[in-house]
This record gives sequence, C-alpha cells and structure tokens, in this order.
Amino acid sequence: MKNLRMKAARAAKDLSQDDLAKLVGVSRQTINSIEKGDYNPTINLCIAICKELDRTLDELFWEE
Amino acid sequence: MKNLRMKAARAAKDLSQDDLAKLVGVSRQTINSIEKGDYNPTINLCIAICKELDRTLDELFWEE
DNA sequence: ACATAATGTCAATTATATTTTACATTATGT
DNA sequence: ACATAATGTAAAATATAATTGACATTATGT
Repeated sequence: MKNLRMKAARAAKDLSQDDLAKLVGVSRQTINSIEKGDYNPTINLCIAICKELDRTLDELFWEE
Repeated sequence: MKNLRMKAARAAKDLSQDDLAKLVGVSRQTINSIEKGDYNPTINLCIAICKELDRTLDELFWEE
C-alpha cells in the first residue's frame, strides 16, 4: 500500500522526490518506490527520511 | 550502538533470541546482530519485531 | 500549444541484509 | 564440577535493497 503520510510530509516541506533523495543520499527511484509502497527499505533510511521531514518513525511508517 | 530497549522488551516477554527469531521468521543471528547494533535491518522486520514485543517503532528504534 | 519539472515505471547491475553452518563464551540450574 | 540453555561472533552463500540509465506519463507555468 502507498505511503501517503510520507508523500504528504514531503509536500509539506516543498521537496520533490529528487530533492529528498539527495538529502538522504539515495536515488530518486528509491524514494519513489517507498512512496509507491511495494518496498521494504532499511530502518536507517527510514530514520534519515524521518529526520529530513521532521517526523518520527511512528508518524511515517507505523500502522496499527 | 546496542539496542538495549529491544533486549529489555524481549526479556519482558521472556523470550530468547531464538524464540523471537522464530516468531518473526528470521535467524537467531539476525536478532542477535540487531541487538548488538552493528546492523541495518529492514523496516518490515522491525515492524514484525515490534508487534511481537508489543512496542512501536518509536519505542524500539527511534532516537532523538 | 509549448516547455519544463515532477512523477511513474522497467531492466540490468551493484551493494548489502539475511541465512546457514559452525564454534566459543557466558549464564543458569543441579 | 557438570550439563545445558542462551548468547556472541565469524566466514561463505543467498536473497533482496538500492543504483543506474532510460523512457513514458502527468503536472505546472507561460
């Protein structure tokens, strides 16, 4: 399932997928795939994304 | 750095590394490596561990 | 309508998470 | 002291995250 919370948090920061990719040091396709949802990123990457978007792991990647 | 919160949460459930490994479907060494800290597990594995230990991602894997 | 930025997606390659096997060490109980 | 469960750790193999390059599509602005 898509990660719309991440997409929204990125939009709130006015960052393109490419911008965020450069900020966290991965490729644009990796960011795209994570938002698309058919993906299993590493926790370190998730943490880096959270920090750039001023969110926590629970806010972007946890679901009850 | 070691993940002592995960180690504590596992102890609180009275589970050995091997028990937890079987519950989340990975090898004991993977659990050991995560607790040891020199590791970068995938988010899906982190989520599976959290659910078995009744904790959230922030509680076990986030640091301010 | 046109130009350009942003996004979606695919195939092939590279980097690395995870497994497997194996052995050593540290607890814990009797 | 002995036995056994639990943990720490290492090397080699396998599975998969992530990269690279490329092209198509969808916004957005002028």
